[in-house]
Amino acid sequence: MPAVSGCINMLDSETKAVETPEDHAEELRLWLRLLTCTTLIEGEVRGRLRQRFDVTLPRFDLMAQLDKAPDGMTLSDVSKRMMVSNGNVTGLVERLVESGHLDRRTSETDRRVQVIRLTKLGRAEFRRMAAEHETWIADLFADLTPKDVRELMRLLAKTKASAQKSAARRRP
Amino acid sequence: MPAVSGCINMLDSETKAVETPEDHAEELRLWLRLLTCTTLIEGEVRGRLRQRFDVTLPRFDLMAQLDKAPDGMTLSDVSKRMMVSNGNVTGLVERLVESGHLDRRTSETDRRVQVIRLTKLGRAEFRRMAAEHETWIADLFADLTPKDVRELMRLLAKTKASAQKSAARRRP
DNA sequence: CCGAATTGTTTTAAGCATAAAATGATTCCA
DNA sequence: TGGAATCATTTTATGCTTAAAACAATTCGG
Repeated sequence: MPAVSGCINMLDSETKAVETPEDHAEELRLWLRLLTCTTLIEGEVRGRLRQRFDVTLPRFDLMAQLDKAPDGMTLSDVSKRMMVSNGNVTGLVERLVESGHLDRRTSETDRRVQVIRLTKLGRAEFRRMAAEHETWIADLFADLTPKDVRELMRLLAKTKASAQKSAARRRP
Repeated sequence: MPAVSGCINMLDSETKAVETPEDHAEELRLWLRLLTCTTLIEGEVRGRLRQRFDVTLPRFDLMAQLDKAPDGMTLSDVSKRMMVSNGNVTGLVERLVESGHLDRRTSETDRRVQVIRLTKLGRAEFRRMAAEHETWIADLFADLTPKDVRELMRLLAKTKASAQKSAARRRP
């Protein structure tokens, strides 16, 4: 590297930050680490759900959404909440209705809309799974102090906001 | 709630922390937030890869692993690194060999082993994609200060270690 | 040596996931 | 009022993903 450009960079770095054309290696590493953590935990939860309850993670997630909505949700709501495609929800719901965990009916007021709810069976099974699930999560995060947890919550909130802003820039 | 048990809990909370039989709501919220962040960013990256380069995220991830290993990797290595199942890699590799991005050969010394490498085409295309990919990530994390990034890195490292420990407890 | 584990990969069956196009219902507004 | 736009969902085509079983090659221990 020519000495001159090195100097320019050094001067820049005093005023603002390192400003080499592209120095985003740190963010990239952060993203990979975030992804690793999530994949690790998700895999662990998936395996335990399968072993203990013979249920898949997507099914569990869907039931978790419905457990929070006693009056039911539309498929679109579910799709937005779970951040998955519409078509995905259609199939997932189909299987859970089939197995008796979900009740599905067409809205009275808008015949485009399908409203789904947990059945009695579905709610009972979900509650049973959720109780144990919570202990798994607690165990997976066991080495974090309460302060760590608070700090992570704060930083991830900031991360989420940043990512949403960036996404919105591309699709306004 | 009876007043007595309320008092007991309050006393406990002074010495150590709230110790109701199960109070893991914070960890649960943290997990959901972590998952949300990852899903959000992953979806954004997936969409941009598809739009700009007509490539899927798993293909990109596999090529990223191989770019770091000029001498190639075995399928098992790839599978461990990517934290996906063996069978998954088999199919992924098949399609990338088919499209001319990967070269695959049986190891000279162990005929069970398949060694895969990026082809010239594969490497060139990956480099092109990776450069742009890095700017997307930088943009997605743009609102985090360098200090935020460092702090997140540290806390996620701790999280990863905690989760690995917990996973190891179940499968020693 | 040789059979029993182990290791690396593939196959199988089922389910999950996406994007894009299609379908059907509602709303908007000229 | 009637057509266009929008909205909710489903369908289609393709690809990803997993767990478990099957297969094949190697290593290990007696």
